[in-house]
Amino acid sequence: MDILSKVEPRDLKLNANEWVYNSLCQLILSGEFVPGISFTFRGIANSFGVSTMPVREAANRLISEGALDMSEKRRITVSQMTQSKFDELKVARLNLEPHLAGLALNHINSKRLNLLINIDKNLDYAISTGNVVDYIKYNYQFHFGIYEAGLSPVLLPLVRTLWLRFSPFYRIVAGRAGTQTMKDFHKSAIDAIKDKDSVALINAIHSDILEGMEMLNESLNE
Amino acid sequence: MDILSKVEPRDLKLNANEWVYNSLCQLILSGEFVPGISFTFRGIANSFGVSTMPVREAANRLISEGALDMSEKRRITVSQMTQSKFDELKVARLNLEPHLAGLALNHINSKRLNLLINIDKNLDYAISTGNVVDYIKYNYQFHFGIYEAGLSPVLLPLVRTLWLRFSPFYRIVAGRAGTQTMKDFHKSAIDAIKDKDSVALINAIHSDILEGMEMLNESLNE
DNA sequence: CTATCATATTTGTGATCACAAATTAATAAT
DNA sequence: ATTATTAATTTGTGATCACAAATATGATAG
Repeated sequence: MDILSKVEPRDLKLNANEWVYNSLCQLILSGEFVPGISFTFRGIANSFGVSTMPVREAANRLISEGALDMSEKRRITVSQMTQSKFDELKVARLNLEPHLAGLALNHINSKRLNLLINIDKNLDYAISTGNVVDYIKYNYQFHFGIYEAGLSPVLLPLVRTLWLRFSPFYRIVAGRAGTQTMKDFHKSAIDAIKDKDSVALINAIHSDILEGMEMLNESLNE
Repeated sequence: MDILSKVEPRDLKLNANEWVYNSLCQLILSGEFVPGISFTFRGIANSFGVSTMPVREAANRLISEGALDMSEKRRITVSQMTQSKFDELKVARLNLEPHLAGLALNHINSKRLNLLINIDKNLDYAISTGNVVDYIKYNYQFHFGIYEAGLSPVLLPLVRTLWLRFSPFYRIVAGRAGTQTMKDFHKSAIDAIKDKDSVALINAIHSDILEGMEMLNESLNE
């Protein structure tokens, strides 16, 4: 698998293991990895042109975060989704992300607001053209564009691990309804940010998660 | 520091890195580690009688979970608590743990119930004798004795990382009010389990977290 | 005794090697 | 052609080594 072409080049200020970790995260969060595909340490190491050491550190971290599995011994796979996992991810998201957005609201300046508006435009375009990978990418960017404003040292990394777990599963949707039926509550979120209306933002994020997870749930049950 | 004496002997069925990881978790969750103390990979490796390899994997995992820090370069420390971290931990706990308890309720059989009653007895004794380390240990055992019944694949590991982050901070309480002022809602939780009353259990856990975190918060502000 | 600088030691990182266990390929037998 | 058995390869794990960067130590000068 050609990985290097889909990954940011290495910033030499970063350690090799951080580069590999960030790259794998990016590949997972942008929907490049589909549940079930498997790797080996040596395989990833060759793809990145590093030794197995930094790969072990990066992959083990992702395994401990639940994004990857070391199942069926001696193989690293992208975790499969189960109904039980999905239900818990949904609960966790609904209980954490709206609150996280509320914490971030006061730290969203006009520059960041414009960024969000721009991301949402790209998102709409991805939906209209049926580009699922772009949809996944921009949806992530929109949510974390809000969340990251708050610099929450605990909740932000926590929520990121939730996204690492369900993002690969998004790809399953591609083979089904496509992007036509996708609705989002990003417009209400943007309005709420403009109004500095915390309650409205929390509601918008809550509804957005509910809608998005419902769509995923339908793909799970078939 | 003499670590091996406070740690379970190695089960040879487990990998070295898992043994080290589990041991470090146990030391953190039982309050043996106090915020700020620092280690090196080689130091831990010598304590455990293994090479640095498994220590790197275990410690890096704990770092990514937020329990340890690799701050002030070249030294591994037990993370310091800040008000901001604390507030987020409190929110996360309140939003996840009561629900987790609710999910577990139906899986608590009479054997586990008796276990919980027994743990709570030990907890009461620890409080009456002012033994903070035992208090921390049994409080953990009580909560996770409930949570683990549900086998929740996402929420359970998530909540465990929250406990890894605030447990060392419990020790600060030792130098302050002691255990005399400690209240807990474990009796109400046990009653709720006996009655199979989900709402009552959720309320009991919620109150217990609120009470416990409030006590910790007082120690933070002085 | 204090401050400054050079030296020695210790640190995390990454590469490499050895090894047993697991997987895959190849061979033999029916 | 299919299955059973054996050989070859590949895998993750853990130990060891090299190295640059950071820390600790000691000598020297004021």
